[in-house]
Amino acid sequence: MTATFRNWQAVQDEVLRRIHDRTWLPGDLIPNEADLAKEFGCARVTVNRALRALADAGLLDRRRKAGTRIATHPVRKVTLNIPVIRLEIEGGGGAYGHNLLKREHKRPPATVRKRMRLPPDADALHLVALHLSNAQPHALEDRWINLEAVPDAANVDFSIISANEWLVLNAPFTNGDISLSATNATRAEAAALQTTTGDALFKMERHTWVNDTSVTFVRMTFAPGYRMQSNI
Amino acid sequence: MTATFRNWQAVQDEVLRRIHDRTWLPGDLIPNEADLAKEFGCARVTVNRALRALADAGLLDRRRKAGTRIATHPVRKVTLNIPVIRLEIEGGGGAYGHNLLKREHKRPPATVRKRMRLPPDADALHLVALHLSNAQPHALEDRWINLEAVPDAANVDFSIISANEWLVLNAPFTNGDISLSATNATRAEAAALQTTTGDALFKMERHTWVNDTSVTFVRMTFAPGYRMQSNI
DNA sequence: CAGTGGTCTAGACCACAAG
DNA sequence: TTGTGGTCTAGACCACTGG
Repeated sequence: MTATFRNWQAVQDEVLRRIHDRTWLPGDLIPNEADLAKEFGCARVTVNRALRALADAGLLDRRRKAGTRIATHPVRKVTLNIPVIRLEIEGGGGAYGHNLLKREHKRPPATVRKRMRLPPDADALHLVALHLSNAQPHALEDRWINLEAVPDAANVDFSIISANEWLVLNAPFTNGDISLSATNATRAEAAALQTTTGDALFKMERHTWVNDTSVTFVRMTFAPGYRMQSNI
Repeated sequence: MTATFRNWQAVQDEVLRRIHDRTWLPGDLIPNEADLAKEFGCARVTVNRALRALADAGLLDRRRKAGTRIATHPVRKVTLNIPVIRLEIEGGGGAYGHNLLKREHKRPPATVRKRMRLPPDADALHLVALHLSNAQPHALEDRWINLEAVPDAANVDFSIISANEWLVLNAPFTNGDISLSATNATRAEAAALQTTTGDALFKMERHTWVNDTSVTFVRMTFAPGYRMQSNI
């Protein structure tokens, strides 16, 4: 050992270097924090921070008492940014617009009701909106809002501010799930997005909660050619 | 103020509670770490850890000197797990299998060459493989490997271990990018995946690097109905 | 310039889980 | 039982950046 590593990022880089070197192979047990701290000439907490970050990234497996191992199957974690659509479009240099196509207060269909865990007779607010980039269809939003969870939504004019954006500002959620898929455009989707029935469309379904009560369930269907990108 | 918060997760929960309460609104400046530490009855580092985690999640904006604000447009960060396909299938209770359909050593097409930033005359290893779940097509993998970066790959029998898995174990990368999209099945894709031309297919393109040299570029095309899911 | 977050240190105790 | 990572504390200095 020659160099010393004064901050957690330097420690992290050194560990990554050893993984790349194949000094440490997948499955290998590496020295414990105290020993590494001594070797690196820094405090144990510093090593801890570096290794914890690598474990969060999926490159290390750490268990109390069992120690730290190089992950045998580094589950790559990709963080996708799901921005407010307006900002996504404006960030790409486009002019944003949006049309509220439908607003109704009704009993949701069984599939939605079940997913949102609403009682059988519950009403919800249903919105359909089209997001535009430079006046071209960008994405179709089909959304259900649980007014029990967000009563204020009943009085908002969603033709002025999109539900997407209003909810971000006014209905922070505690947790949610997201699902990405590909589907062939239905006739209705094709009409709204000005494309052809059967075209492959990228679809994102999101469902958010405050603790155990459903807030909103939204299905975004993007115009053909849409890509979701990120770095690893 | 009544309670004290002894660990960073408790501090985090309290901050989240105040965001939900709308005690702190989007855009608000919140007290600095030292003050919060005093209020919460804990060390400043503990507050720091809690707020840093929330900032990583996109709920807070933090800047030195400017302080900490509730994010006005909480860019939701979703972490998708990209597991080794075999584990994904086996984790779902399926029996994994895979067929190597093509293996060739040739000059990649211009689009691939450009994306991998290979010199015009460079060769690369091209693999096409089908991943099976319970003997049904699950995903079609089309991969290019830069042998300059991973010379050992030339001697591996990828009909025994999938390239997907071999590379994970033998070619750790430093960075990469990923792109998700939806496309209509070409005739070749439909044939391989035993589906119909034009079906909407979920597609993932990944490109990985070791520093500035390209390691591999892969396009995974999933059988119809595939969903990528995650929590927020 | 001065206030804020970012980080380091040394020492301590705790929680978990392997043997 | 005991070794490991997980975390807390108090105090300190640093880096960045707003005013």
